Amino acid sequence: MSASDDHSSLDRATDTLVRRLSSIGTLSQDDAAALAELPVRREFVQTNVDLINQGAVPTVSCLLIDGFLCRYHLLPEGKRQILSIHCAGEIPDLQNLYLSYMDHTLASVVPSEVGFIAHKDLRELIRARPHVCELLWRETLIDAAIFRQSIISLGRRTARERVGHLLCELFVRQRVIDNPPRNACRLPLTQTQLADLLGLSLVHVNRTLQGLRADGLVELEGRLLVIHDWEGLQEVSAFDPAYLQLDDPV
Amino acid sequence: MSASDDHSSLDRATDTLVRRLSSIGTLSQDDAAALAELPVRREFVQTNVDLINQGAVPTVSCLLIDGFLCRYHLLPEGKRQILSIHCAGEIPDLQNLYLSYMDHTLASVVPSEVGFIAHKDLRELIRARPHVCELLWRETLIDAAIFRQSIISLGRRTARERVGHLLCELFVRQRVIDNPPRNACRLPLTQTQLADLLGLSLVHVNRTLQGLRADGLVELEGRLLVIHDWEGLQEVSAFDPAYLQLDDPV
DNA sequence: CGCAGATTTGAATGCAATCAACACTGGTGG
DNA sequence: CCACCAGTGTTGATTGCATTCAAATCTGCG
Repeated sequence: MSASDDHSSLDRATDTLVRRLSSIGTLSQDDAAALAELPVRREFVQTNVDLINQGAVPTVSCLLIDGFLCRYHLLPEGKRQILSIHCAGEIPDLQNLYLSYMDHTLASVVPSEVGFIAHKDLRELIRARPHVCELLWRETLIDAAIFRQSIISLGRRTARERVGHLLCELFVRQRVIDNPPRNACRLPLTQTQLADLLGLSLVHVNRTLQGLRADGLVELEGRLLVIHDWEGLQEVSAFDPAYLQLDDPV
Repeated sequence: MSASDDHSSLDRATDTLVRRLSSIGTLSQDDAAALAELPVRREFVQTNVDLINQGAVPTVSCLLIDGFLCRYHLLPEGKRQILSIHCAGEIPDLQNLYLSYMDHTLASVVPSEVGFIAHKDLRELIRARPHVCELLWRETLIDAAIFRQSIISLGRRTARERVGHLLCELFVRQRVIDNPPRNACRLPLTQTQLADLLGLSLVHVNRTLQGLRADGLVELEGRLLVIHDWEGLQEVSAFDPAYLQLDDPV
């Protein structure tokens, strides 16, 4: 199932790719080697840097080596909706591989290391390697499953449930990649960003978080989320990690 | 851009596939012929029939030949969220091709004709035909783009904007497939279903629709949506069809 | 120290949900 | 043929969750 023996020969960018794809399926030595051949342009970015802009015609996909990214859409009146956030090791930007118009912006939320891969190269590899194709496709479908959970949250969950669900999801998603402490994970979003992600107001996010803390479910120290009552937190939003399609959910 | 010359030799199921894929890209004679070889199990279903259930392990994908389908998720407390609706000619159910767990239910919303294709057959075809692979993948990515618009609606648009946006989208999406009258399209959803789709209450959907009618933007006769002021309706929600990726097939 | 961004708190407002009837439709069976 | 019923659409009144407005800390940082 998940990671990873000796990718020591690989650089960090393709190592990220290989590990991620290994976590959602089986990757052969050959395929891994082919992935390592991909030309990747690596780049470090600061906080809140737009990487690919809404309205653009994308020619590259972005893979996240370290840090956190988000996708967001700006509405004419200036309001914004964050569509998803992505943690280190994920490949957030396959969504545009076969689309010719960016309906959203891809941006960093903390200082991050990213890798850009030309669509041309990616498509070539996909044509040549059916199994890599399947894994990458699967990655985009899992992405879509996460979108669906957002729809459910925004449509039919209360503020408390939304926040609880998000915290659960972030915790589980980060455990796949890193190997963090059993009861904590990073939460790099400001309350303003949480508000834009959860379709709530800043003030209400603040009060909802206070509620969860008051009930002894979680603690927030700086950018760290400490979970005191995992069972309880799951119950808040009836969180079920099955939609993440992990072989070994926490 | 779209369809289609003589698919007279094809049956309705594969004809649907060919037309849809032709509308989002270029399909060679060879590829079309290969699609026609796919074993499809056709079926007629009544209203509100669940085709593939939440929690199941999917082994087939469902293609919609005629009618309307929706995907929905049931929450523990009995609330439900409709994730998307699909009109005739679309292939709603590629989302599960490389997933092993259904996080939602696929169901009919009106009497419909559907076709089931085994994942096994589909995957085989995809391996053999890179261009078919690309077009089908693109289809799932467009699906995801529609999900993103739902997130934006539910998160940051008012009830009036949500309803307006949905009406615009349905109108445009139906024009791709059918060739309906310039100013009307089908709207087969009850107000209860609209509520579950838009994350609103039944009562509020009713009043919002009345508002749009009172402003002379639309008219609703039975299951038919007549648009009196297309420009105005677009303005209501700042609708921009670019995310549907229609003008510029790969 | 000063300043910008982030978090917190209080008070007022409002959009949409909820509760409760009533009217209209089509289908079914006595 | 009509009574009945379930599903749909409509309307009014009330409630409440979340927003908005406003301002006060707190924090990191140049």
